Amino acid sequence: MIFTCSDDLDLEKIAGSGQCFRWTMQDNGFCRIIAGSEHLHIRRKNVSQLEADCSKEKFEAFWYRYFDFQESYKEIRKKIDPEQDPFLYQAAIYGQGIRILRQDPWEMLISFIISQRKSIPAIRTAIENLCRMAGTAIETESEQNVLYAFPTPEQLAMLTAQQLSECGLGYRTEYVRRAAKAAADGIIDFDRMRQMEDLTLEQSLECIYGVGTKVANCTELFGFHRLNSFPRDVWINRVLETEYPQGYPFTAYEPYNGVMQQYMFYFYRGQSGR
DNA sequence: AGGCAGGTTCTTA
DNA sequence: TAAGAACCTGCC
Repeated sequence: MIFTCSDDLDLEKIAGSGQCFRWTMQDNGFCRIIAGSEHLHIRRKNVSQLEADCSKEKFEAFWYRYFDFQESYKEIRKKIDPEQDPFLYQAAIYGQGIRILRQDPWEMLISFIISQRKSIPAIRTAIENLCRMAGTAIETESEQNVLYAFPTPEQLAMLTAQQLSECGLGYRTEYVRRAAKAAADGIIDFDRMRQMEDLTLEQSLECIYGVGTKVANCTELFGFHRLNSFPRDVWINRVLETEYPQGYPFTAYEPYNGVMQQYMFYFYRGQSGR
């Protein structure tokens, strides 16, 4: 199907924004997205239109929400005053087209547990290994290329520590193993967590072994769509130190601090050559 | 070849 | 409560 997109959407920028690890820019110009047990090939056709290999019904039922099209990122960016905050203004221009996807909380929790002290390519590899090891095959693109869904808590909980370790998880093996078991047992209850206030949600996430402030914040922002959550990684800390020595104006950007974080992250990494 | 990587936990004072 | 060490291993 072909559809019109009037708000910001830049597939390449989102693919490189560090919020998703199963987006692949293909040689044919399409971006392949695997989300949970869904997948999509999508590309920009022209300035106002996108092309995707799914039905209108499927797009409306799943992908419209996934891309967060009900939110206007143009409007959010209007909160930035170029006089007051020239750095963020510049970062937002550079990052125009980034959106905060509505991804699955479970997938985000595990992905960001894995992310600690790993480079982005290494994170992607580890996640693909996990999906191949435990996930359900969802489609065969070619004889060699089978796509796998992200494993369910039950599927992950069934793996042995040995199998998890073979996915390249290193010392995160035990974190993933325990999170999978807790989720499979219902001790981690994502439906209940959806109902929680931001602060309560954060506290619940940080109770999980292997989950500290950073991983909790990423899970909140990318998995629970808490747009005010502001993950602080090494890059963002550098930004705050160099660009905002007198303090960053969090209150000015509520409740969208997480969106601004994405602009700054993407801009700063782009500037410093990866 | 060898250091470093989107953090968290554990230990020690 | 705060600072420092230890942790696995794939990547560049």
